[in-house]
Amino acid sequence: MARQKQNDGAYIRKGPWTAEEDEVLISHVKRNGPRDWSSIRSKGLLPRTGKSCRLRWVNKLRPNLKTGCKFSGEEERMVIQLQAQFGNKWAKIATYLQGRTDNDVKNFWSARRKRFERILQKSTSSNSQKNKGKSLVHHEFPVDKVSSHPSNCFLNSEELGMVDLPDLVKANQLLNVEAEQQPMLEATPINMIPSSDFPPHLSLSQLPQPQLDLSFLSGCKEIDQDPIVLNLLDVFGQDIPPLGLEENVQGNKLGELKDLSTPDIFFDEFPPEMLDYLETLTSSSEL
DNA sequence: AATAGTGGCAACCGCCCCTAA
DNA sequence: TTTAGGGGCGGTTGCCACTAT
Repeated sequence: MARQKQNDGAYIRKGPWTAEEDEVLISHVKRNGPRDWSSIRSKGLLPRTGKSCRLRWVNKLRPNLKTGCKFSGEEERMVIQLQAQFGNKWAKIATYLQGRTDNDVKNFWSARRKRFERILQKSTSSNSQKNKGKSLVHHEFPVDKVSSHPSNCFLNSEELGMVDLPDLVKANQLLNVEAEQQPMLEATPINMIPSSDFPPHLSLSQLPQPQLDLSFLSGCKEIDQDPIVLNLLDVFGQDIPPLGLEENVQGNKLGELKDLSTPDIFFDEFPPEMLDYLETLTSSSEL
């Protein structure tokens, strides 16, 4: 157990909490409510900082938490859509998910992000091998424009030199979202909920509808008959227009993408199923 | 069986804002 | 008006368990 000596000579305990510490913290909250965190140390109840106590209560000890329970599909979609609306305001997003903390949402999002980064990296490395000695025909983009796109902030310059990749093109085409979002449905703010411990569990239909342009899927034999993609199109209420992929790609060069304010916009419109699907694409392209 | 890769999670860090003195 | 302390929050790190090779 890590300990750190403070200026006042007292030791601050760090690291995992024990059951005994939890009990002390719970009894403090029972007596005083979830406040006066710093008094827990000043009264000598626990050698923990007020911040540490608050965090422990909020993330683990608070009643009605869904501890150890994976995010459901509905919850995933809500996080994705609320993130698109609010940005990385995890605490705010968490208020719309019953029993979830900001830490839960944050961890979920960063795991998803990491996973996507890995998919893109796999795509770049596998295709750079595959395309050795071949001329690049349809999927070549100006690297400077690609690299300047916020969504590619996690690719280094070497990797960006290899952006002539069908898989990455497919992924990047998902970026082709309208920057000018239609007016979002306002989710009910938490402070408008009367006498309720938790905000309402919004249904998907109440949330802003995603502005995902899936038209790039047209003419792409590999995927436009895929059940997952078809399901996606169904979910997002879109038909595949009669355009060839190549034509569509040319007509939507990445460099012409509208400026997107944050790299996370890349994920904003990205349904969980598509991550799964891209992962199968990249792994199959390695065979 | 050993090792590397990955996901999930808990907890800390640092910054910012608010409020009381 | 200034300033210090508390609390809130997003970002990051580190640990552990599980899985694939």
